[in-house]
Amino acid sequence: MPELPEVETTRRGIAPHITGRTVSRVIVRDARLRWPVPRRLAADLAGQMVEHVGRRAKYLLLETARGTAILHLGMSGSLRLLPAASPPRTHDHVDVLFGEQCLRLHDPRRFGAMLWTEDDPLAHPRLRDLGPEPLSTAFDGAYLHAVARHRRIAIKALLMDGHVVVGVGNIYATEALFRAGIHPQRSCRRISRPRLEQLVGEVKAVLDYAIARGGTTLRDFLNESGQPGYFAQELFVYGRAGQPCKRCGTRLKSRAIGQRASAYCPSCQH
DNA sequence: AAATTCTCCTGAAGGC
DNA sequence: TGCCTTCAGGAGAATT
Repeated sequence: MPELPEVETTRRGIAPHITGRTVSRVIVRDARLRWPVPRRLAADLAGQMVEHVGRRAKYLLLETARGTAILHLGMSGSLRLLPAASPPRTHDHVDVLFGEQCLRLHDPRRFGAMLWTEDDPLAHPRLRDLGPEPLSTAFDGAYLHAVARHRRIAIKALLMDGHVVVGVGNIYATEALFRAGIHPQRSCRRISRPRLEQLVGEVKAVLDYAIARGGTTLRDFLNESGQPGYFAQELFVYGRAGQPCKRCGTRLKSRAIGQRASAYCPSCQH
């Protein structure tokens, strides 16, 4: 599923191919995404030049002089660059054509979104209340400590709260907590500041590393075969419940936190 | 206000 | 082989 590193990888992958290019046509085959694709989007985006491809949290921003297309890949979405003549397959919901080139949105579960705004995209209702970017200096130990001390939820739920920090999904929250040796269910207000500072460092490290590894995914992405699992073999705990801890050998456990499976090592994490 | 639960959807996996 | 059930999962909406 697209986590922040994959969205950023996607951004870096498509940006050089569409920045400065003008949209010749937009085809919406199925507008039934998380929210309906606005009817006016196709007409408004057509004829516009993409000035910049931005990202906020897991939202991709195709910025033009007239407005900005806001895309979210949900959990099964992907963007591919293809020849415009490529026949669409099932779940290929939107094409943004640039002459002979096509940027195609594919999303089987339709949890993704494609919106349109003519105003400042950062002021859009979907973006305006989001927390800081995890890789920015605004997300540091002091910040997380200040937030955590006033909340009474599990630390993992706090990390995954987009109002606190964006882009940290189930995989990276799970991995960062393992690396920091913190039990995912520990109350966030009962974690010392030094440990929170370490946790922040681990969040940044795992995201940085995954983005760096995203280069490989990027080529696959551009070539067409959306190859999965580029990071999977390096995961310490995510999806490994029942298997031995790679650090100490203890059988990993899993329990639900906020409706989400959360794997952890009962020996390494406290 | 914050915490919790519900919801969207499809494909994969498991049971029989 | 195949049908039925269960579940995952981002994140906004609804509820407590």
